[in-house]
Amino acid sequence: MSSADPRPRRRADAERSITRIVAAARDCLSRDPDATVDDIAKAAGVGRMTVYGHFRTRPELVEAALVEALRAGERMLGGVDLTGDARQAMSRLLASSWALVAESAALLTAAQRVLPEGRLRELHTGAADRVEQLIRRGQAVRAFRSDLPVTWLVNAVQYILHGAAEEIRRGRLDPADASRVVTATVQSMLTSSSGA
Amino acid sequence: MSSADPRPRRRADAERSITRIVAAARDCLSRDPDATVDDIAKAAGVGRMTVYGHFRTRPELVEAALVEALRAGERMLGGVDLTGDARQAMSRLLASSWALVAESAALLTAAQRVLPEGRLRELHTGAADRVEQLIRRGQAVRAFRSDLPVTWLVNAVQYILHGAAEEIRRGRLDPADASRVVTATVQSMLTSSSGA
DNA sequence: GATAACTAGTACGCCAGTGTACGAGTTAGC
DNA sequence: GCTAACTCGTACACTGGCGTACTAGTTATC
Repeated sequence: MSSADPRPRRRADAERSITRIVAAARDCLSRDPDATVDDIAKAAGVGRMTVYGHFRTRPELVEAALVEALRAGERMLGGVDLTGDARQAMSRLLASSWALVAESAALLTAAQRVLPEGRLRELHTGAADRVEQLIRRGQAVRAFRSDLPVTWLVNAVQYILHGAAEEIRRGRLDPADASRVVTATVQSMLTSSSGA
Repeated sequence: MSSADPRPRRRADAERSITRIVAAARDCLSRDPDATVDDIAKAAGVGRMTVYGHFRTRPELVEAALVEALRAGERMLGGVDLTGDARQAMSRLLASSWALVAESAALLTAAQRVLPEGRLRELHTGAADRVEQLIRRGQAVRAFRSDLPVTWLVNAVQYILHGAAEEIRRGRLDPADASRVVTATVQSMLTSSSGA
């Protein structure tokens, strides 16, 4: 279920245009979650029919774009050092995650709309697991609170990240300040305000 | 711009069906943000045409539903005591707000999709202002952090509330626990985790 | 009880976006 | 350089929801 393509043999040019289409999809959907298949085709410099030649339906294309974005994210997040002080590790993780989320917030929205319930989460487990593990580790050392469900904390972090992206989009948050704001918010969220 | 109806004279039965339609709209949209005009009409026990007799377009109907929901919210929130200890006041405010948000989360989403950018915010200022004022007061007394923009804090609270509603909808958060979780999360968010 | 307001059904035009069909041109790969 | 794969345009069917038109029946309200 990794990179085993359903169609074993494909011509090089096909491969190339698929790449371009997926890239375009990522790009368009990251700006407008309702981007049309036609929009994406145009952005890829390709006919709409070509798109349908490789992706049966729009949802399928959205999923491909998402998977690609997640893969890129994994690559980036994989390099983050999660050892050592839990809070500092969280800061590092957030610093890296933030850019990714900010960039792909709309894409996430798109996926949420067309993918079957739960599918997104399924694809997204990698990132979520990373956060969850770190939180658990932090809890064990009393660096993070334990009075709230871990699931909630993990998702709350997501909501904050997503929210910050939204705020920027609406011009209510200074992009230059965002990373700091997000980190500060999350850190305190993970700390009980009235004792551990 | 308050309750000055554009049409001065209306028959009693018309008034009644408008009420029923708006109520139905609130109800339907609170469950499915994509609810159709027809769905709403059916739920109101009324023909689709009757709906169009009172609301020119779907967005107009959505707005009416939203306004009604907000009015109900105002009524409830107006009774909350915001004096005294800022943190306790915030807890009280959250306890009341929570139920409202949980109930109308989907309606908010619907509004966000069809209303022109910013319109929602415009209608929603009442609630936002209340939170903002309270936060400012809390900051003045060093009860709340001052290292982050107030605007952000206010909106972050919204995102958390909205997120919690989503989590419940997906069965990932126990509704009975939600109020406590939300309150705890927000309270710590409003407190700097490394000194005021 | 006359009148205007309201309800409501059916039928329609419209629109945008999806996905299909066909067919002609182009290009990679052996 | 032959063949199969690929590209891509035009055209079209389909869908679902919106909003309009017309018409007939009902019901407040004076």
